[in-house]
Amino acid sequence: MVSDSAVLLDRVFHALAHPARRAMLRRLAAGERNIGELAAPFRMSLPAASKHVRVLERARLVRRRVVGRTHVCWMEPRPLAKADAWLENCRRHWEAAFQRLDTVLEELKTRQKGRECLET
Amino acid sequence: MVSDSAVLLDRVFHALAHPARRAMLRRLAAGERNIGELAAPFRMSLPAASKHVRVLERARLVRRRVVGRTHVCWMEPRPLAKADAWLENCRRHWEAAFQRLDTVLEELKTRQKGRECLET
DNA sequence: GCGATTGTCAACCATGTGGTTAAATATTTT
DNA sequence: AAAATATTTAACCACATGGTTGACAATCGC
Repeated sequence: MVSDSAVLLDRVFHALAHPARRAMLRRLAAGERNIGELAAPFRMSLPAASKHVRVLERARLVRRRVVGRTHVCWMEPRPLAKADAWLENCRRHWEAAFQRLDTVLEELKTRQKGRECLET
Repeated sequence: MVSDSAVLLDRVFHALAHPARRAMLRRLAAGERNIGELAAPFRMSLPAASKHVRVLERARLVRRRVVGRTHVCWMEPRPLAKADAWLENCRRHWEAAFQRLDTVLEELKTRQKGRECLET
């Protein structure tokens, strides 16, 4: 399926579209944390934090292993690379279009110059 | 306000979290389009497309000018760079943590080697 | 001026999101 | 065995999203 990768991108961008989840991910980038530790910096109940972690898991940005009664989470960077690739691709296309536009404008200017020469 | 930039990031990532909006943005990366042209590739009413464009505008990814009865849209790349920067930063932190972990593992291995030497 | 074209606005609907509290589950500590 | 800890589940709430249709407004071509 082509759209399979698109669904993952949907989930990755959606996961990143909330400040709490971005903060969680940044902390996980530094090392493993359990749910309670991830929840601590926010004025937010444990169930709320748990939901955010599940959103990150659906985007495959985070995984967990259960160690006794604690759930230890860690970051998985590969989906970030996919998002990154999409952004970069979009920007590259824009820059190419901009370059083409610039060329056209430059050409118009030189044509204008030629006409001025004829007029003088 | 610190959170001002965070709100923009929220909006940018949210704008990118829908396949129709990503497709619209990619088309706009190639050049200007009006609302009807943006809606055309999808089985989607004009009002629906209009809403998507507004989401892109709130994220400052797209702007428009009204030319007669058509609304001409173009892409504004700067917020993409902000999203890009966030991703890159997150990945860099992860790589640094990974590097540290790798160093620790390497050190453990050499210590193990030393102990083996003592044992023989 | 009239009809066709381009787009918005308003109202509505189903579903999703982000949060809460209260109860249940599993594990560790005492 | 009982109490404390870490987390999930369930039920609920307010509000946002993504879509529709129908009516309205502006502009272009004849």
